[in-house]
Formats: sequence, C-alpha cells, structure tokens
Amino acid sequence: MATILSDADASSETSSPAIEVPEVVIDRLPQYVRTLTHLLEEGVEVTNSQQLGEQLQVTPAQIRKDLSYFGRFGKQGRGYRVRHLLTELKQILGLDSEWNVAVIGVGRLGNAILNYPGFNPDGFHLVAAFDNNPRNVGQEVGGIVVQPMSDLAETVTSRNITIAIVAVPSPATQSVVDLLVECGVRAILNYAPINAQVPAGVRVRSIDPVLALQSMTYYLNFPEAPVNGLRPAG
Amino acid sequence: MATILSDADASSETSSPAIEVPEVVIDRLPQYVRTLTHLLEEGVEVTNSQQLGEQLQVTPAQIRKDLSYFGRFGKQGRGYRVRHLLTELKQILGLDSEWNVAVIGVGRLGNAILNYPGFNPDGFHLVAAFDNNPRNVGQEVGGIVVQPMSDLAETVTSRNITIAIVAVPSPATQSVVDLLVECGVRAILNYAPINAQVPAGVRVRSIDPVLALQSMTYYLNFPEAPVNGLRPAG
DNA sequence: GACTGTGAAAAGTTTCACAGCT
DNA sequence: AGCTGTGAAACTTTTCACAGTC
Repeated sequence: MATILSDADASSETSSPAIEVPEVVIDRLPQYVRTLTHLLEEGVEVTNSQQLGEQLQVTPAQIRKDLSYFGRFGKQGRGYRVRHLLTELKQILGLDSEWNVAVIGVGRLGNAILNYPGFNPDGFHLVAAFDNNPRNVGQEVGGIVVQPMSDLAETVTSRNITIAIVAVPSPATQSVVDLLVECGVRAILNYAPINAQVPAGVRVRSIDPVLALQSMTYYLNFPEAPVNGLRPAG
Repeated sequence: MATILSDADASSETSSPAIEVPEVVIDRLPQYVRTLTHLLEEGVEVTNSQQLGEQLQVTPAQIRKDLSYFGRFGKQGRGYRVRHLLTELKQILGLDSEWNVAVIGVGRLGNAILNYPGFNPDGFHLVAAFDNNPRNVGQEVGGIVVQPMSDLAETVTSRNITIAIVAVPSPATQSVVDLLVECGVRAILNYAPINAQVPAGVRVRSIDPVLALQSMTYYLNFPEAPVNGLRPAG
C-alpha cells in the first residue's frame, strides 16, 4: 500500500488524497500514461473507460476505480479529455519533474543502457556513469564520462541523483545497492538476476528476461487454450 | 488462473493436480528456482520456508502455500532438500526441457539480446534471428545468421521454435506479434514500449525499463519511509 | 442517451494457527 | 522440538450495478 499524506480535498487540483492507494493501482498508472500518450499522438481528444480498457486489456470498471483514488477526471456522459487526464496522471506519478539517473556498471549491458534513447523523452536523464574497472573510468559512453565508484557519494549529492540503474555482475550487485542506499538513492532499477535486499523506504525493480521466459514455459506445457501442437525442443 | 489437466495424485511424481493454480503463484516459482539454485551453488543441502522467505522477502507461509498447490515436497520437522525441490519446481515450470527461441529484429537491442550470455544456461536456446532490413539479412549476429522475415513460418516449424523475443521498433511490433501468433508461437517476450494485443492462449511479457522507473517516481514524491530529503531534478 | 464515480458484492490472495509427521 | 501442509480467517483487489451528471 502507498500511504499518501496531506489534505483531503481532491477537487481538480490533483492534491494528494489522505487515503491509501493500492500499490497495484500505482503500477498500472504508467501504462495509462503510455496509452493516453499514444491516443494524443493519434489526435484523439476524448476517450472513455471502454476504449482505454480495450487498449490496455483491462476492464472499464477497473480504470474508473483506479482513477477514482485520485480525483474525478471525467465528465459523465462524455468521458475523459485525453490531454487533461494525461497531465493529471503525469503529475500524480511525478512525471512532470525531470529525474537525474546514474548508471552503475558500464560493461556490455551498461553500455547498451547508456546508448538506449528511450529514457530521455520520458524525463529520465542519465547524467552519470560509474565503474569499478580503471580501464573503463575516463572513457566516454553515450556522451557521459565514466567515473570511479569512489566519486559516487559526492556526485549523487552534487548532481541531485535520485534514481540508479544497476548493471554490474550479479556477485557485485548487493554491495553496489548497499552503497547506493547509503548515498540516499531510494529507487533502483536492477538488471542483475539477483534479489537485492534493501531497507524499507527504498524501491527496487528488476529487469530479468529469463524470469519472464520461465513463467511462460509453464503455460506452454499446460496450455489453457491450445493454438497448435508444438512442444519443447529438448 | 492456470487450469491444469489430468489426474489428481500428486504423490512425489509432480503429476499435474486437477485444480487451478493462481497465476501469481506461477509467477513466483521462477524466483524460487533461482534462489534454490543459488543455495545449491553455496553447498546448502537442506532449507526451510523460513530461510527461503528471508532470501525472497516473502512470508514463510506463502512459500508453503505456494508449494502445496503442486505436492508435498518437504519433510515435517526437517524442511526441504534443496536439490529435490529444485528438480520438482523445474519440472513443474517445464524447465527440464530445452526451448528454442527466435529473436525478431536485430537492431541495437536485438544485437544485445543475441549476445547476452544469460539465456543458454537456463535452457533457452536462441536458434534463429529475423529482420526486415536486407542490410541485416545474411549477417552473423551472436553466432546466428540473420534470416529474412519471409523465412519465419518455415523456420518456426522446422526448428521447433515455441518462444519469440520481439525487439523491433514500436510501430512494427503489433504486426510482428500477429505474424508470430499465426505461425503458432504462444509465448512472446516483447521489448517494445507497446501493449501488443494477442488472442487467448498466447502469453506476452514485456521488458520495459521506462515503465519500471515511472512506477517508482510516485514513491519518490510521496515517500512512505523517507531516507533523505532529495527531490526531483527539474 | 451516454458515460462517470462509487458503494457493495464477489473473487482472489495472503496470513494465521495448529494438527500431524519426523 | 521443529518443521510442513492446510483449512479457515483476514485482507486485498476486481467486478457489478446503478444513482447521478452532462
């Protein structure tokens, strides 16, 4: 659950409701943002829970319920103004701010991340990169000069870095995460296939393609709705 | 929910129970597999729900309940034999088989995927790569010769490919997914920031680092348990 | 007439607590 | 004594259904 603070009046100002918003709801909001962004790009000005639900493969009731935690953004009989709802949701998620991000580890994966063009348009600025290996320090990767790990604490503060992307080898992950937490980083995106332990108040999300594949193989062996008769390869 | 077929006797044979296993449970099993693998590597032979729960940051009761959907793998008073439980879980998930995987799109991202060494040790074999662009067709990437999209149907069948990893630009994703489904692929790992629509019986998982970051910024603005006073950069 | 926002009901998921085995 | 496996209870999340507004 996500406890929110402050005053109760949720008129049209997207002020913070004084109630608990389920974490599953927060996890869906970025998807709503993405779909609304696409609709806006297509020139759609008004939408409704039915249409949003189709795009997102979610029931219309769920969308209405989710939005109701934060305010009344729609007009009965009409639906939602796409631009308005998008602005509100971005504000709720803190996406009206820009966020400075550090990348830890500039191996193959860290390199790919630093060169990935998808973060900046969404307000996430990769502003620093760190590595253990003296060979990598001083190199420029994706326009950023790699710094030694010993610079981390100083740079996190001076550059106001609040988010870190960890792309170091598995065995190093926990100690890097510990260091980041110590430096005040409270949001970490972890690319290593490891369950890093963090204190309460710090969030970790993991990107793990193997886990994603492994949860699908179950259904390949016991298909709910068989499409054809293919079986495992081995 | 995951409907499972066949006979009820779940003695020690990991035969399929004739009941429904919640999807959340299936999603956790790969994590159990990973933790058990680590324990085995460290030479731990016996564990218990308490220890597993600590590693996975999950309650011991949840682990016992999850496992109980599939059989009785532990010994009262003793716990679980790590190697035995690992074998059972891998079998349940279909990870005792090898799976042939195709990669669609060999741009920057597809390249990184084909060169990522993490899939093979877990039984996922990248055996084919496809691309639209004639410049890329015929090139060797990560030891695989890139084929034209027109080869897809034939190769999926002849090489018994059941899983596809889609790494094409967003606008091309839906049509590639449609084509894969038509070819009989029922498990798709999608790297594009797009919600692909698929018919029932086909599973899609998405890897989307931006969505992961966006759900964390919410908590950075309304921290449940503040660690320090850092704010957004903008 | 068409849609939202929302209490209340239903469904799903987690946790409790303890009987029972080793 | 120490742990599992599991019904039952508690809690969470989704869906229903409809009053209210545009």
